[in-house]
Amino acid sequence: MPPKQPATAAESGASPWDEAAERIRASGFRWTPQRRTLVEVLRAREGHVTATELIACCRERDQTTTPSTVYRTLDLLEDLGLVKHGHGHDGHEEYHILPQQVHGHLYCVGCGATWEIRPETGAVIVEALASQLGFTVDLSHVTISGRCAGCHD
Amino acid sequence: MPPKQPATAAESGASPWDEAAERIRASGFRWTPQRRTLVEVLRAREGHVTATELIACCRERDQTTTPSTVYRTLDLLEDLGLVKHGHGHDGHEEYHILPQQVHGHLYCVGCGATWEIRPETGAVIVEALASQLGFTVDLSHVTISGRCAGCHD
DNA sequence: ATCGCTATTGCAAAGGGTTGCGATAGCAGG
DNA sequence: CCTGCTATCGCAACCCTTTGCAATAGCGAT
Repeated sequence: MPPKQPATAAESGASPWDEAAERIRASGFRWTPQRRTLVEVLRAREGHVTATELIACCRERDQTTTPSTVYRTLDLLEDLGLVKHGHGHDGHEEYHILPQQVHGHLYCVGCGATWEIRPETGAVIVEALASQLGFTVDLSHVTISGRCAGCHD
Repeated sequence: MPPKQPATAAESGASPWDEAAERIRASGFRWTPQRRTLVEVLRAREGHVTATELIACCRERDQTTTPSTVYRTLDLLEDLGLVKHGHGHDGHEEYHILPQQVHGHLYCVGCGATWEIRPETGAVIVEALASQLGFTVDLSHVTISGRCAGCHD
């Protein structure tokens, strides 16, 4: 009996990246080797990556990779919703890969660790700004600094 | 009858900047013309400033101002608590002048405006991270992005 | 007033990120 | 398969910020 349906996209091997080429072309853009390289790199990773890391990974696959092209392709992928950019604690670019659940980040100035803000916790923050100011927060863009439980002076 | 006591530091003309030179020297650092220039610029402003603006203002008073010196002096002033740095929505450096009450910032991606997060609102956020994760937030370092009440699609 | 110690400066270079522009190359159509 | 339109590329230049280093100059002591 062959498997009817894969339980999840991950198990089936199918991923949003498979559609990337199609979606790009469907939007009137072109499917180029440079974009292919970046998509392959992104497909192999998850979570967060800095732009610098991505450029390095692309260069492993293609020595001729240029930063400007990577940044421009990332902008395009962001328009398609495949990545989302934000700023780390030091202000550098950071990309969320396949942002299924929006989440923010915490950075501990004591130990340098980072955590994702859990949905429940994020909700409280979003809620507070929404009800008090009518402001709709995009938590994912930001890294909040502070000290974690283990680093209090 | 001479005035007994000024009602506030602001009315008396006294300001934390008056002590800047003293405090710098008391800490074993030197009071240089370059530092004097930056302190004068900061004394004349309030709220937030970008590093680039500060450099421009310093150069108005002293054509020979160098960026690296301004950045280094800002670091020093931050150690003394006279300014506090953070990152704007685009990741660029921003300085809070005389941070008496710690506050974060909101940036609207719709209209580009920024607001300070009021203490009550900030408290909710700080509280949420503290009670749920034991994380002590430094709100002042961050600019949170989103859409304000007037910019909802 | 001079001396010496060393904090500070200015420069130059480097890294991250963005942008304008001429040359290249997708891709739709013939 | 060839052609042409134009999206995309790679380059060079620029802005912001940081850092190493040699030269300068505070400032406390003589």
